[in-house]
Amino acid sequence: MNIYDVSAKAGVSIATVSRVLNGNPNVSDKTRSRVMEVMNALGYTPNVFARGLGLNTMKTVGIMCSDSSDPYLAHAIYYLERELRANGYDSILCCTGSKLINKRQYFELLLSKRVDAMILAGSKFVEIDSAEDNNYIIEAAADLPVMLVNGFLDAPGIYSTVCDDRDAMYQVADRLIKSGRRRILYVYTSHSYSGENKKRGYRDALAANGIPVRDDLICQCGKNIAAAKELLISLADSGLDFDAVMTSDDSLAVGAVKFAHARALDMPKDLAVVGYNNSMMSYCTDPEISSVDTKIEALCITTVQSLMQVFGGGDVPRKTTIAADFVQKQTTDI
Amino acid sequence: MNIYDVSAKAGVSIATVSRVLNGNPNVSDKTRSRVMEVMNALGYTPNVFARGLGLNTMKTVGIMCSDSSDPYLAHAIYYLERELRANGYDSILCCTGSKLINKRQYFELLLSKRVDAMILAGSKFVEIDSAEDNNYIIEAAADLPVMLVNGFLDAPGIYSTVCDDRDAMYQVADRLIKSGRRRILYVYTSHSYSGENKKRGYRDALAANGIPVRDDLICQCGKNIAAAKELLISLADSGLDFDAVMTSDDSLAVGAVKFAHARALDMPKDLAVVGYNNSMMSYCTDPEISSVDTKIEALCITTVQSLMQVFGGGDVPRKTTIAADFVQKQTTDI
DNA sequence: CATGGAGTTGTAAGCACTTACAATACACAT
DNA sequence: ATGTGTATTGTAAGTGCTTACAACTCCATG
Repeated sequence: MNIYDVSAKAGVSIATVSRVLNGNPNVSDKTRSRVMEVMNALGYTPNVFARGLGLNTMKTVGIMCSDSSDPYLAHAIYYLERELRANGYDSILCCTGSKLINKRQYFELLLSKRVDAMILAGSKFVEIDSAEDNNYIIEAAADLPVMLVNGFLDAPGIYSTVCDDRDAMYQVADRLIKSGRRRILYVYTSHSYSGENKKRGYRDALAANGIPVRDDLICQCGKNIAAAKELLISLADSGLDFDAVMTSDDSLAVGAVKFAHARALDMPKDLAVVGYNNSMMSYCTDPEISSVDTKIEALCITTVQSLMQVFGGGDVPRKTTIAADFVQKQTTDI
Repeated sequence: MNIYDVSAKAGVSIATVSRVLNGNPNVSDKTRSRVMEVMNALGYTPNVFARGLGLNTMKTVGIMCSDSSDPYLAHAIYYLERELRANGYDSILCCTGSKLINKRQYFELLLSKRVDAMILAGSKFVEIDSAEDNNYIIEAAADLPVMLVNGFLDAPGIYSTVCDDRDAMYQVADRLIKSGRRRILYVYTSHSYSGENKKRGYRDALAANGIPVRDDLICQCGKNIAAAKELLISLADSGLDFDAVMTSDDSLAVGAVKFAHARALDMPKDLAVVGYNNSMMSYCTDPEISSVDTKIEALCITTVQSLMQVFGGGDVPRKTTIAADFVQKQTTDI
């Protein structure tokens, strides 16, 4: 079943069938509808390979992420896939694993599939310490659009959609301070583009309120519940005093709630806890954790819309910023 | 950059280059290594379209799932993708959304991409009430392998890898009963292949222990924390007495824990709670929820291994069952 | 030294589509 | 009727690969 069968049955040439297939306007309405009828009657679907060979496009974009089982990225994949499909594009997925080993090889593997664009989901793909490690991305962007979801790299052909993490954290810290908290602990997991922005928001808010930024109140921690709980216990044991915990990820906030339970601290009275990403986890604890909704759906929709504009030759800003929303639940009163 | 460039540079014909590309043994070692060198030097990667046209295979399998943001399916996607890639296959993903509307259209869309196989992740794709609604899957299986992860459909060309949900639930209920629980509430979300098996495990265990199965202790509930909590509150308010809650999903178990908190019930003394899937959520609560590890990684690895055997013409059983593991945490003492 | 066969390589015909360019049809003005 | 221009359609040459089959090389054997 191919284009010849259709053309024979419809009494036209294969070129005309191809034109109908591609929505070429140079076909009379009469011919078009006749061809379409035949295609339906025969249940014809064009062969993607032959199509790709001719058009040299697969109508497919590559999505790279570190670990699709991370709740945040899982949502991102879901929304990206949905939006791409709505625009007639398939997505081929490639997860590098949370260690991000061989991310460059994976990237090139996906490129070799002749994808029409690349979407890198998550801020971890952009190296903020060794800029030259991003060169392979910058080079690739010369050939095809590269979209970053929650990452930023300033180079032609690379388009970023980011959440305003700095502002979100600034607002959270500012409101905590205005409600009387003075010793706000900041616990974060990763040293990344968004990670640095979050930290900056925290610092800026303290500075703006005339509160000295103390390094001993800024701690790094593995991205898991137990590690966060243990960290807070050992900090408290060592005599550190704090009345609020801000975290860069909900999992850390869950650990903070467990710490509060272990010490019989009342939340939010004795300790305010704020998570990040407003994931399912933040709804599991008792009390539920106030968190920052980073608008992952909006981020993904915007990313795909920008991509479509890039495909259409439109002028797209290299960076689009989307505001986050603080979601007040039970571990704060701000 | 194509096969001609390589053949010219290496001083051989394109047929020879193609043979090297496809690992054909009828190439002398000398020629093979020379061609490989040239390919490396030129940074040549074969064009997938042309390749697909000739071979009529894309080395790609379609993965369908309802909602990749569901933690269980997110993990499934991650493991499936990883294993497929390890075997030289790409995956193209298609999420139907949790409503599963148009699942048939999505299925056929993926088929039209000329994927080499289909993997349906999650038990919801198999209709257990209207068998004829599965016909499109059965028909497709005549043309290409269809793999079901945690679903079962007995037809040629369809291979299922399922978790032994019945046995898992049987063990849980049996142990709860043996430890003295008598009024075990069973709360479930969906009417599906695995859903029915879970329920059967619960019923069988009660029956085997001479405990009458009471319909008022078996309740359906929306798949979210609040719905489960509200359900238990209203059941308790209406005078229903229960000393354990078994659930078909961790989210329901989280709701049960919240119910226990609201009623100041001690877990596990006053109320035992058991979740299902042993997801991150079950680790978020205080106390942490005992749950059933459904071995999603093993399930996915087995699925892909079976698929590779099917590709290789091997004899593969239509159904492979994998045992689940009960993970004792803090909401039970069994 | 011819012969046969195994091992290796090349030729050329697909595969199913796109599209530049040529050809034709048609409408309308002259 | 003739010419002109536009709308529509067809022809044929790619697109980059696979592979059946033919052809060649080389060596051992008779």
